[in-house]
Amino acid sequence: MNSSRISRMTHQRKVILEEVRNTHSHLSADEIYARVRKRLPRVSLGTVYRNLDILASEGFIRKLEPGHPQMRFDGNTEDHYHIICINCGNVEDAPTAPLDDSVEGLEKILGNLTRYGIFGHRLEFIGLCPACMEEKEKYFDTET
Amino acid sequence: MNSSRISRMTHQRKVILEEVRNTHSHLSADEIYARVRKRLPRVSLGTVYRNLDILASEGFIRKLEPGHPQMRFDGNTEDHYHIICINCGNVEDAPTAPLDDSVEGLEKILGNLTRYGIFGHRLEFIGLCPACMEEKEKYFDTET
DNA sequence: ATTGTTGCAAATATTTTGCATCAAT
DNA sequence: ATTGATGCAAAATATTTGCAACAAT
Repeated sequence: MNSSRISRMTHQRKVILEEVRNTHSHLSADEIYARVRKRLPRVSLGTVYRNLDILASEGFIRKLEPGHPQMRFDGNTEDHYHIICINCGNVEDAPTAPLDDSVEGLEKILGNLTRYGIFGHRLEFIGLCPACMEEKEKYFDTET
Repeated sequence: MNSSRISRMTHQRKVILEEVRNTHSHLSADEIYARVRKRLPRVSLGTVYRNLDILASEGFIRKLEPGHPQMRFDGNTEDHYHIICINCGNVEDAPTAPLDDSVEGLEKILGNLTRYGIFGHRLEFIGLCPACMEEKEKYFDTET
């Protein structure tokens, strides 16, 4: 593991981190901004976005819908899964059959545990596409 | 099933549908727009967005990253899954342990089948949150 | 001094919407 | 005639970035 923790834990960054951690409701950037501004009225939106990025890249928090904030469309309406490149946002079909057995059981259980009406699931494999793999190897080469 | 197919399969809509179907690469809206414009130079971006919505809501295509085009952040960096409300975009943790056994096997298989470097997966259960369930029941009530 | 960070504002990027016109019943 | 769809442009949303000032080595 490489410990490139170059960033400073500034007051702003700490408050942003606390606000993300102090709720289970998966806030959006503007919601975080609103909460942080209650404590630091002069904080800027740019600072919030920048710090969310930094915190995520250093593993303090996680970005949902990572990568590119852009919708994509799929002509194939059959149930199937995707592999997503975390670097370039590329999406491919995963050459795998749906896990209906194991996961549909989970859907029913969750329908009871939560008060959600659940009617499907989405499974995405996260990785680097062949092109981005090559790209990375230029930098992280030679360590068997 | 309710057959509220009120939309007309206009020429534009058909071309848009064909372009989404004629590729496996999960195009974004602007990519679809570019391709459609080669065949219908006077088509507008608005028409493309409107038709993608309609086609998705009628089941001809699928929207990936459905719902709200907004990133969300999670203070919990442990592996866990989410339930997402398709109506309001709400995200909650799924009260389920990660499926490491079954799915991590898949990750390895996919790493061989494709040339991706795979290092994780994301499983999301799709449904309606309690609030949106109630909302819907107002309309689709009384059919046991 | 150097380097990372901030606030602010401007710029991008993405998606949605109002509206007059057009097309198909 | 009525209703849904279109093109165009403007608006709304969401995110990123340039830059001068600031803070911490």
